[in-house]
Amino acid sequence: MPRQVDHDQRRRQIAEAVWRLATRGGLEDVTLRQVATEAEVSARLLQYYFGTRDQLLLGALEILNADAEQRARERLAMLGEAPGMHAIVRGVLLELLPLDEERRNRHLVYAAYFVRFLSDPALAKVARDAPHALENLVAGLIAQGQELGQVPRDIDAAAEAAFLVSGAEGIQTAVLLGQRTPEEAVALIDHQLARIFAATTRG
Amino acid sequence: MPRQVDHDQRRRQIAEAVWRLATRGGLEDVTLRQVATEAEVSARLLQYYFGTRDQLLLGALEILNADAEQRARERLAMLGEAPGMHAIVRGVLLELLPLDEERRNRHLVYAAYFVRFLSDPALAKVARDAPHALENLVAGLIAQGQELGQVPRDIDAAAEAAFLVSGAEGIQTAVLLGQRTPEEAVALIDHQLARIFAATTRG
DNA sequence: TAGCTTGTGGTGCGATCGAACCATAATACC
DNA sequence: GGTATTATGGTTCGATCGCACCACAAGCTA
Repeated sequence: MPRQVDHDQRRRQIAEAVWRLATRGGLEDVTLRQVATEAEVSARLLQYYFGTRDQLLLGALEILNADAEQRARERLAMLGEAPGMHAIVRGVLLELLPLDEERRNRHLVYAAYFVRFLSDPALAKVARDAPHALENLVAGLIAQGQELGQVPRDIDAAAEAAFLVSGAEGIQTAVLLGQRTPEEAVALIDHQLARIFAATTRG
Repeated sequence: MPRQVDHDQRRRQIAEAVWRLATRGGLEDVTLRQVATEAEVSARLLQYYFGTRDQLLLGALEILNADAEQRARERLAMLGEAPGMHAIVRGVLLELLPLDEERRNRHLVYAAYFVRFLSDPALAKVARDAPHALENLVAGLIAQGQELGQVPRDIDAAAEAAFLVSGAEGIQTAVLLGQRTPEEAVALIDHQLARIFAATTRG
């Protein structure tokens, strides 16, 4: 038989169909038949590559997460070598915003899964780790900024990092709902960063 | 026939069943049969009181919103007469946090509806107004605080209000996912408020 | 008392759901 | 060149879906 096919690519093709459907109508629109049609494969193939529906939802989420991580890494790498703390933190936070179609859709998929994260342990595990890691990363960068004199000493790095990450996530929601433009979102982030990365140390 | 029944109460009884199911398993678990069972009424009654499934989802959301608004008003009134700007802003922001079972469930219901807000105009209309009103309220309170000398003049009231509200919403998500305790959430809010409502004006 | 209106239960229909089953073409391995 | 394995399509089954329809009891109106 055709061993020619790339298993991962097939799974990705199907996962993307899941994302599109979830983005449009929530998980209740992610039926095996609809996914098969959207992915332009037979319903049988879904079972072959993913098994049951729950496994399909889980698998599609895992692929989404892997994508997000890699893209974030790429974007950070694009900042060039030896970027300032300010620029790195900014890059991390902007990554959370739905600034392009790709990130927008990604966050919509997360939104569609959200309630499941609370009841399905398998899904929860996949989605639980990222935010804390981000927060610690930002906190560490701010602390480094303090040692470099780019950030006032009286700033609470951990508390500010937590609020920055949470703020970015909240803004993300507002942008998705059309309550705020992407430009406004970036401006809000920059306003807070300007406060924290005050060039003139005063503390 | 039995006019004795209170229409609104019946609708509420059914709406609460919708909330519980949506909270547990998302909108895909909100089927007419399941809602009927959960509300302990016949499936036929759902149709009588709400009509189609879409109308049921819309109606249940409207009731939830009305509840949220009233409870928020009550809680703000409990602050006593002539509370300080700081206390009012704090009350508004804390209202966004899932600090008790009621608010937690409410936000979970919103989460379950989220993706629908983007595609269903009727739902979107119901959920679109609140955040902006909140933001303007907070911005106004901060501006008042500036005139009273409770807030430094160099604070950008609008930008800070927007970030506070978004931050509270983001923190809410983290609390729901168990990534942060309610106590930590309140502490984060208070940390930002302490910065903005700095007793000693320095700007 | 007759009849209309409102609230309630039950039931049925066509569509669709997730999942299993059966068939088979293509190829790698020996 | 056989043969086991991998990839794919098609089909079917029992359950459940949303929703419409029918029946009827309980009150109000006349």
